[in-house]
Formats: sequence, C-alpha cells, structure tokens
Amino acid sequence: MPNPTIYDVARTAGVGVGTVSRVLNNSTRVSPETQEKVLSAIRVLGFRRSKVARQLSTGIQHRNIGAIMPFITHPSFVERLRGMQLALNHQDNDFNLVLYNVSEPERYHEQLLAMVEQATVDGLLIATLNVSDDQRDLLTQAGIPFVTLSDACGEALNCISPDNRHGGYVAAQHLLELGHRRVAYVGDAFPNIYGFPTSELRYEGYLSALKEYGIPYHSEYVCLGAHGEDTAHRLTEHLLALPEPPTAIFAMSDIQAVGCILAIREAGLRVPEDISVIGFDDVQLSRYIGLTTVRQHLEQSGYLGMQLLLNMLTAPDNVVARQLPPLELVVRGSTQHWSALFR
Amino acid sequence: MPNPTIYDVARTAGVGVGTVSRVLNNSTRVSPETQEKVLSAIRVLGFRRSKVARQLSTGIQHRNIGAIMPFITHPSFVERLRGMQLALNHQDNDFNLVLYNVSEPERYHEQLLAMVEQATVDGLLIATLNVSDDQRDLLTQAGIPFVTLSDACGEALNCISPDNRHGGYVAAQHLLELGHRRVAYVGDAFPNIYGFPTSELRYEGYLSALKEYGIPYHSEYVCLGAHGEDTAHRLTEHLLALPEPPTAIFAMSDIQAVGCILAIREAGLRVPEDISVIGFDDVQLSRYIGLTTVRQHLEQSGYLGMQLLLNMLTAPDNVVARQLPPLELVVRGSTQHWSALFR
DNA sequence: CTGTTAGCGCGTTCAC
DNA sequence: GTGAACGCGCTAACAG
Repeated sequence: MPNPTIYDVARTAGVGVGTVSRVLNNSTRVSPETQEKVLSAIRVLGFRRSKVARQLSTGIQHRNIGAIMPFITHPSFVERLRGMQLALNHQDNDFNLVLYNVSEPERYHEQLLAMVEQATVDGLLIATLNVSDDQRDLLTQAGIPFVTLSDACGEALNCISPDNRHGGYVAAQHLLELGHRRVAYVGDAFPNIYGFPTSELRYEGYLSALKEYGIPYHSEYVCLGAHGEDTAHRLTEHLLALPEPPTAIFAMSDIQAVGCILAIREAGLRVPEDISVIGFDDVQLSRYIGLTTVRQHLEQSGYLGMQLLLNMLTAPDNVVARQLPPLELVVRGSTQHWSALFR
Repeated sequence: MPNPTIYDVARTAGVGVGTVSRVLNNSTRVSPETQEKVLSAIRVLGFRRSKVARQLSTGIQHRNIGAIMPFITHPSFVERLRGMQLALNHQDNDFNLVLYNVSEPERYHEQLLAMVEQATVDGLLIATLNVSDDQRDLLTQAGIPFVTLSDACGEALNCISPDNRHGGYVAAQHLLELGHRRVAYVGDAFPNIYGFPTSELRYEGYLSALKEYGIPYHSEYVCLGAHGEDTAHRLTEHLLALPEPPTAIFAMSDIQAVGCILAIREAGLRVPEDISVIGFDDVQLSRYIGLTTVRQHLEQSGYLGMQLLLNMLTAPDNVVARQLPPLELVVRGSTQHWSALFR
C-alpha cells in the first residue's frame, strides 16, 4: 500500500475516520486505548497525512512566493534574499518563501513550466534570469504575478533594476578620472547563458566612458568569460601578460574583482599601487576587503521586489511601482591615482 | 464574492463546471464562443483557481522542506543553505526548500506550531535553534521528521553538529602554542536567547585549554554579549582599555573576529603584530581577509543535514546517520607568535 | 467518547 | 463539444 489514507488507518484500527482525525489533531479527548490502537495502526501502515487534503478541508490557503535564480550560492543572491526576507517579515502575512535554484540553464524553462502546471507558487521573484515573451505569457495566463530583478525587462512595471549601462559608465569614469588610460574590462561573456544582458550593458557604459574621454578602444583589454572568481583570475593573468598591461581593471562584479586582485597579487604586483581595481555590486565582502565598487543596493532591490510582488498579490488593482535608489560610486582602497610621469 | 470557484464561473458563464475546467487546462477542444464566455466570466469574477484543490485532485504531492533559523542574514547561514541546496539538487526529487526566518526568539515556538497545525512542511531543518522536549514531541507526533544543525542535541541520530567544545579547545590551544598568555574570549552571552549552547561549549573548550597550559583564569578576559560584529567591536574596545590588555583574542565566530580586528585597528594597533585574533566557522569571507579560524565545514553540515532529512523522508526505515568531518584549524594571517622577550 | 456524513475546489471520467 | 457525477484525503458538524 503506497499511500495509506485515514480510511486505511481507520479500518486497520477498527475505528471510524473521525477518530483518526481526532488523534491526529488531538482536538477532543480520545480514550487512551483507542488512541493507542490508532497510533499503532498509523505506525504499521506508515501513514502520513496529506498536506493538500488538509489544507483544502480547513480552507487555510497557503501562499508561496517563489524566488528563482541561478547561482544561489553567490553573494549577490544572498544580499537580495536578505531584502526579500525583510520585506516579508515587515508585513505580517503568511506567505512562504520558496527557493528555486536554476542549476543548469536548460532546466530553467522546465522549472517554470512545472511551477505553473503544478501550481506550486502564487507569485514569483525572478532574479538574474531573462523572461522571454513566451514565459511572460505563460505566467500571465496562469495568473501568477511575477517581478523580475534583472535588467532584461525594458520598462515593464514589474521590474526592479538598476541602470547597468550608467553603472558601467560610472565605474569606468572613476578610473579615467584617476588618470588611468589603459583600462580593462573583465566580465561575463555575452550573450549570457541565462539570457540576461547585464554584462553587456555595463560593458556599453564602459565603452561610452572611454569614448567620452577620448581613449581609443583596445579589444585585448576586454576579457569575457564565465561568471566567477576563478575565471576572472585567469583572465587577469592573461591581461598581465600583455605587452602593455592595463593600469586599471573594471570587473563587472565584486566577486570577479576579487579574482582579479588575487591574480595581481600572485603576479607580484600590488593593488592599488600598481594596478587599480573597481568592482560592481557592493556586496558585504567588499566593505571588509576595502574594494572600490559601484553600489547597486542589492538588498534593497530584493526588498522592493518582494514589496511590489506582495502588492500585486494582495491588492492587484492598486499596484504602485517601486523605485530603486540610484547607483552609487563607493570609493575604498582598491583604486588609486595613476600618472605616467612617476613611472 | 471573496473566493469564486469554478462553480461560480460556470454559473455566470452559463456552462457546466467541466467546461470551465477544460478551458483552464485547454485540454480538449472547446468551441471558441464558450471559451470566450468562460474567459470573460473568469475575468469578471476575478477567479483564481485553488492550488490545493488542484493538487488534491491531480494527486500531485508537493513536499516542502523547511529550513528554519534565526539570523537568515548571517554568513554562516548562507554556507549551510548552500549545502542544503546542493544536496537537494543532487538527487532529483521535487522537494521544495522553504525558508523560515526567526526574527524574534519569542516567535520561534509559534512558528513551529503554525507549521504543524497548518501542515506547511513535510520535513524540517533546524539550525542554530534549540529544540525543547515539547517541541520534539510536537514534531514527532505530527509526523514531521527533522534534523537539527546545532549542538543542543545530545547524541540524537538526527543531529549534525561539530564538537564545539573541542573546537574551542583547538582555537585556544593554537594561541597558547604561539606563546600567548593573555588570551581573551569574545562570544555570545549564554544562556543564548535562542537556547543553543554553542558559545558556552566553545568557552568551555577555551577554559580547558587554559587549564592544561597552566594559565590562570582572568574573568575580565571573557567578554560576552549579543551576537554580531558590532557587539564584538565594543567588547574589544573594552578589552583594549584594560590595564593589561590581552595579546590574543579568540572570537567565537568569524564575524565577531572581524569586529575585534576592526576595533584593534581603530585603536592604532595591528593584527597580528600587536594582537592575534582567531575566529571560528571559516566562512567565505575569512579566506579573503586572511583570518585564522577553526573550520567547522558549515556547507557540508547543510549538505549532510539535508541528505539525512531526505533519507528520513524517503526511506524512513533505513535511515543512516551522517558524520561531519572533524574540525580543522586553519592558520592564516591573523595570528602570530608572541613572546614577552621582544617587547 | 465515537461513527457517519457532508463538504473543501477542482480534474476527469462517463454518457449525452 | 458539453454537462453531470464521482473521487482526491481530510476536517468538522452532527448524531448516537
């Protein structure tokens, strides 16, 4: 018997289903003997009460908010998650926060499909993942409101995203203002396997800054690869081996910046004396290691995203857009003035 | 009408419930006209189909694994979470990971109660929280298997925990071996508000090391307070203001160690030249900032905990205990030899 | 104290 | 193509 029900339990215990239900909820008093009979029947059959049946019967609606993103292990995710939790705790509704980690890009769509087919979530927070038109329609038709925390959204109302192009510009500008002229970009390869254009946007910002300062573009200063510290490390080694290595690196994320810094140190050079490094995100780590970066208020974006979604879920006809604070340049110790004169 | 059902939709559309169900699942072909009638009825009534009823009807069992802990924002949580996710992804079952953050200790029990009463989770991972006998019985009676990731568990099978007393010993021993004689302990006040004795156990290890090395105990070297960087910062300021300040500090967590280091630097002293600092946990951050610490394999503990729980959930009569690897001393740059001779 | 029965909201057979 | 009836597993209200 694969899935015994209370009827099975009742039968083997020689009692009615009501009694079984009673011992399960120890509501009214049940005589010790029958209690024991029921309990042993439960044990023998390996009975486990069905959650859904129970919820249907009691009328208790359990609402799940799914947070789906790749790299659940990445620091930037943690920051966002923190914000989501905060927003959820703030208003005391009983929504559950369910985590979905997209381990392989191919499975993303499949996971989304399962969610709507099996009705697992009532609302969805989608971060660092693109939402295609088909997927948008799928969710909309299924009546699952969603908020994206990435920048593949155009001007949609349900999107919380920083101006990544501007952020890229700000980062590059900072280095250029410090006198750097050989400025490299280390970022994710695009098109990204998950379909979001973050790296490309920051890269465009970088390009426009170069242009504005009249710096010629050198393709060998642009190093693209998979996301992560290790790749950034390798790319930096490559940069340092160039005949004319860069004097400054703009890494598209703090984690990648860390990879750069480690590679630089291993090459016997110092940050920022020999090479300046600026990151992007301002995750918790960056404060501790003194990384200059562009703060994109990750925690707050999680907070606002959750707030918006809750708003859509609880007051669908009065949804108000949420605005992320502007990006901020945070200057710490990893960037420094550079002048050819002193070399 | 607060919660319209398919019956309501059917009535206002002038069709049967079967038809409504069909357009909802676009299974069999429905004539365009009736389709439109149903769709508009759905729109008018603001109908949303019930998740639970659907799941009950289709027989799709959705299993939730809850992870409950305080401080969801803390790095040590993230490490564990990563391990949990990994274990979940490893075996391809459709369990959902649901996060529960205990924001206030008073609410913990209430949350647990809600979980069993409302049948929200099928299994529970409890970290950094104590499980009282009552709570154990509550969960057991409700048939909710759980695994604890803290050390308030004795020798229970369903517990993944490092030997914190030993860990405290190892940390203190390291400092003593380096020649330190004025060794401070910075940790959480105990009894902890969440009921887990971690700080006390590490403190006991610290004590036994002192004793073994014949170092007299100085109560002013033991600084206890709330968990967190800021408190550790304050406690360290206090330590430094002592007539005979310590030459080494054992912080019960890496985050607290960071607080210590920051306070030491702000006092114009250097780590490790003037004062050595050792932490506990070995979170990701520690590697980057070069903190000497005791590695407690947090990620792996999350992994093993999840694995054990899945085991309990899927093969209840063949549960095998999981063993955490032993604690490891990880020596990095924040501790140094100390000898009064050179002062 | 305990057995019986009517729903909970939806999917899915059947006949029509 | 469409409507009516039954069942999913459980709770709760009602009789006994």
